[in-house]
Amino acid sequence: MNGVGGTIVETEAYEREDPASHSFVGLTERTKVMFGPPGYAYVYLSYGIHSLLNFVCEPEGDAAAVLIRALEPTAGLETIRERRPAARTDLDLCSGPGKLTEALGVTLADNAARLDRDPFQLLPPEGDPPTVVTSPRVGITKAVERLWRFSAAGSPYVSRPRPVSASGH
DNA sequence: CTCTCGATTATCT
DNA sequence: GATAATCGAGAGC
Repeated sequence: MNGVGGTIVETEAYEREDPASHSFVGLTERTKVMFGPPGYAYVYLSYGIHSLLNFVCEPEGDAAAVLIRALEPTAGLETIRERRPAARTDLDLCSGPGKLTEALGVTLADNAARLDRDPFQLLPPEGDPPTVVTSPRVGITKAVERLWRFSAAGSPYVSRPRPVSASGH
């Protein structure tokens, strides 16, 4: 978006019956976007510091969304590096939900924005990740056991702050 | 109206 | 490895 972008390499799923999802508590001012039609962005502020980007999914009214956790930057690298001075390597530019939004310039102002209009531009995958790995979700305090974290196998851009695992030991 | 917590990250020991 | 930073939403009074 806005000249910067990349390939999504890691996501996490959240739906209404998921205790870890914001939509679990029901329709509220903050989550109403998730209860709306799919194809919209649900952005919210986490820990008062980071904006997290979600894509609202079908069916409408199910309050399901996909959290975009990691991105392989392919466009606007220069801009992204400027926005993320803390990143030591290019791999750190978007290797996390908070980092990703900062890199792309996504803010709360983009909440409820269409994904096929304005600053956003959602494109079909180029070659499609050969393998998708499912693993426990990260950073949540409920329903941690659900394997709803999907990441592209082999991509060095996936986030992996805490996960003890996924690869082994 | 006030208080607590959170789908995180950067920085220090 | 542990901890602080920081603000909006939800729940309680």
